[in-house]
Amino acid sequence: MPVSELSKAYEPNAVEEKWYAEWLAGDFFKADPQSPKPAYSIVIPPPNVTGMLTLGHVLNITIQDILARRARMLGKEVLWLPGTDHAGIATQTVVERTLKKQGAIRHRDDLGREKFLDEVWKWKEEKGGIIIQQLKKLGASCDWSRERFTMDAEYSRCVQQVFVDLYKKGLIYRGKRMVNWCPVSLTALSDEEVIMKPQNGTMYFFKVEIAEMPGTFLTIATTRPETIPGDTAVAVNPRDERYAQLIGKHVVRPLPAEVPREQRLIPIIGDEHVEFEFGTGVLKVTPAHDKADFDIWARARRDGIRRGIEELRQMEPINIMNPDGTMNAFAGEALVGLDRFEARNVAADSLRNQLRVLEKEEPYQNNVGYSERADVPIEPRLSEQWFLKCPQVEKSRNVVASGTMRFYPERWEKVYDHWLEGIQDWCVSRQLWWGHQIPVWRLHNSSDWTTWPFTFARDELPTTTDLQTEIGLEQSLSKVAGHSTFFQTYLLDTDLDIFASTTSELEARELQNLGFERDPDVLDTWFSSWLWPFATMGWPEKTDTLAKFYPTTDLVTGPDIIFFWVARMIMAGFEWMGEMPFRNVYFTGIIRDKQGRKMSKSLGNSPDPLDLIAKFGADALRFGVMRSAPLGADILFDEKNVELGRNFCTKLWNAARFRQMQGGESENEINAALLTSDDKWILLRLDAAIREISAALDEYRFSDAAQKLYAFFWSEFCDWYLEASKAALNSGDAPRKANTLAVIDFLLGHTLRLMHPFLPFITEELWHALDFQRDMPDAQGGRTIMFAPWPQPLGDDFRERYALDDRAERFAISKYELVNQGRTLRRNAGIASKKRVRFVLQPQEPLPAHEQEVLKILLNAEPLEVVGNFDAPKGTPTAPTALGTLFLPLEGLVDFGAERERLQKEMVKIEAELVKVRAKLANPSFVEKVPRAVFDEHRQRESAWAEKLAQLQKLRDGLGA
RNA sequence: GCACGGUUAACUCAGCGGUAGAGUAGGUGCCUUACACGCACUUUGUCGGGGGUUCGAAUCCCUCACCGUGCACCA
Repeated sequence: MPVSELSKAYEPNAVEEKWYAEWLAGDFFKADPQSPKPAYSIVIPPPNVTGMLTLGHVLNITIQDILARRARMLGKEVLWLPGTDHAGIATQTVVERTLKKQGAIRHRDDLGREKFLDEVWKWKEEKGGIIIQQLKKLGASCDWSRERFTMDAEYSRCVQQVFVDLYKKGLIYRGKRMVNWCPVSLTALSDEEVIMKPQNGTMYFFKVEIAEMPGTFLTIATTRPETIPGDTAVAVNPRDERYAQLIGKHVVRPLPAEVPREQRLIPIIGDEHVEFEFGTGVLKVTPAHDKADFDIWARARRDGIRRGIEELRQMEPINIMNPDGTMNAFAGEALVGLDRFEARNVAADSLRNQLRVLEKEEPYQNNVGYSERADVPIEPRLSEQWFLKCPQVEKSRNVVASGTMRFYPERWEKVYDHWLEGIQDWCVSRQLWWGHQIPVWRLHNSSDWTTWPFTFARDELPTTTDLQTEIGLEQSLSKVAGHSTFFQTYLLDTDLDIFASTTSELEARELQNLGFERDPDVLDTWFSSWLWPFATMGWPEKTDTLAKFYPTTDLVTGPDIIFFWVARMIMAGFEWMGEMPFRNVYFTGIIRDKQGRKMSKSLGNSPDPLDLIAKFGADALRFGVMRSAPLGADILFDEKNVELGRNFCTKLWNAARFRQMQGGESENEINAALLTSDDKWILLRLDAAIREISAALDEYRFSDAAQKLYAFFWSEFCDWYLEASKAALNSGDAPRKANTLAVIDFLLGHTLRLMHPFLPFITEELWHALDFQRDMPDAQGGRTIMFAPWPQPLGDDFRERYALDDRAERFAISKYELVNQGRTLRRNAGIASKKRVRFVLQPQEPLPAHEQEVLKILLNAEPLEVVGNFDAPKGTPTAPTALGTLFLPLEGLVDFGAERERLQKEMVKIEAELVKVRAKLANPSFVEKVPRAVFDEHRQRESAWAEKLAQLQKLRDGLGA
């Protein structure tokens, strides 16, 4: 059977390269929508196009590859659709930083939008393929012919169409609101991109004079004294008896100090949201720089309008900061131009030393929102942005809550549900250049972007007639209409749609020529990612691919993007496909270092997966990571795990070499009549392994499956079965030898298939080297193990045909127990394991010659005397076992003390167990209430131990005192 | 503050109502003709604390402590 002789050591890198090329050449990863096979599909979470492979990717990709490969073996038509994400902020930041470092620019404005974007595209062309190549090194079996990028022309078209669609439905609107502003990236962010971090700061207590009551002061507590110039009111709780009577009066705002006093008078207003207990119960209201203050301001203003209080109606937020977080002129002479944190100290200082109104300062810890990307505190900022009222929220909640879509592990369902329950409108516009430019147009110079023509309340919108008269719109539109059918669809639809249009680059240029100007902002990256499951399959066309593979089967991703991505894909799936995008979501853990810290560049604790592949092989890396990645838990990465994976591959390799060195044909049928107890035992263990591994994979318990594979193959197959098989292989009994080889081949053939999803390369290599492909049909393992059928549990007919009964299994187990005992005796007597030594066995029942041979090998006994009755010399190390009594006669070498000690130790253990079980049996309520089977089991246990104890006692007594 | 997860051998974790387990690490001996990336033997546990339910609890309930994560957040 051996086709080519296996080299002494496994060399993963050459083998991996060879087989990956073969798989690609054979088009084995390609998905055929016309296939009659049932579909299995999975879309890759698209990595950042300029990203590099991390261990997080290794985990994520390996899981998907395992799912895809197993699905192929289960006879499914598999689509694993790959691609990359343009990753707006991340990519733009990287390119900008690089250009700055090269000295090419100081700021992106130096280049201008178009040239800067050229640079980003250049960068993308250079780096964009890298991560894809890295995924291939890992063995990812994606259909590369379908690779997509979120800024492909067709994909962009989808994004625009979706925007216009939502706009038409009234779900997208432009509004002036408090947004999370990143002063470094200079863009608005969504709530999800803000992470709260505890921060040590200072609470400043300063007093302000009540204008109407000279000499009377209120004390205000704040952490941000630099925003005092932006205060437009002071709020107290109207139910707070200390302050309620002051509502309607005014205080003198201390800053900016140079402004005349009368211009610094701000009203005291009442608001239920002010807490009595916190600080002094008096809150400064800075509506332009704090979300909560903005709401208080809005309520006060509404109240003013309702009650006709002119002062409140006219109260306007004062913006005292520039977009980059420095203070502007409204902040006053002392602060203007300073960075916000510097300004804080300066403001505090002037309260303290110049104005002398600072009463006290206390160290204070509060939570501050940080920009996820730039890692600086975000600045709440009043700004005009595009918002989306998320569609299909109820359906999206329900599909998960009802269990129609399953999350693994389940507990993420609650997190997901909770988020959807309190979902806020999504700020989708970003002040960046890299991304999908918002498909909204206006007439050039017709007005200012920030105010025209969109306001959020529908009734405030200008009418079509207004617009037509105001800006001559009709005239321009008629010009547009003649140019493109595409515009007609979206531009001339209704009076409101005139501003939103899907446009190709060419069309955009035409619009520009006609005097239209496009919104310069781009869309949040996730506004394109949320379409990934169907936009990659040809939507909005009704493609074969969509028909066959949508909804997808599994999604594998990290829980950190459950809101960013998973939830939104579900909403999008319902909105445009009318169906959920995937049936199951598997959330991986986060990879940490072995001390439990997150992987990070600055800590230098994040190994390069490619180095690991070069050192240990891709299979080793995959196996090592999967074996230590339990469902739902974080993974503490340790290179030791990869080493273990490598060792496992080597073990597999050597077992295959062992098989190959025996020669002989692999086509032999197993002959039931010649099966030994070891054969039967290992077949039953294989059956159990198939069941357990299949069940584990069905439930996404990958580490359980990997551990079972490891334990089964190493301990059961190699350590016990292959060792025992040497008795037959060395026996010179040709039929027996052939039969043993048939069993070994059966085991290897099944084991390789069970391993293949985890270890694709080495299993493919051995599949061919051991010639397993020979008798398989082309489509089922003849060309590649990838399509070999997934092993099924051995059926009843199989068990019957090969007489795989409990009796043989129990005998084998007893035999291995006996071997363990014998090895312990040998070890205890200080005999080296390689030294052949005389054992004597006094069996319970006659032992077949073959079994004697097996025992001889496993015990490394020479000779093994099997006798009816052995009169052991006093003190001979002796082990009573189920198969009989085993002696290790040591002529003249007996160490009575050591042997007594060994027996004593064993007896102590057994006595302890006996005490426990007897206490239970002596308990009347135990006897009364316990189920019969449990009771019997306890009785059996008791008598077994008692017997064993008696035997040991006898042995010990035989040694004398 | 609310919610979720965790606390089991030196480390990482499994077990989730009926005799405490695995891998790694440690110890000892072996380069035994598939494999030293190996083989054999072997040590180690108040299963976080307290209370309850039960004949019986690592396992179920309550409570406390600590660790982690998510959400909310008050100046």
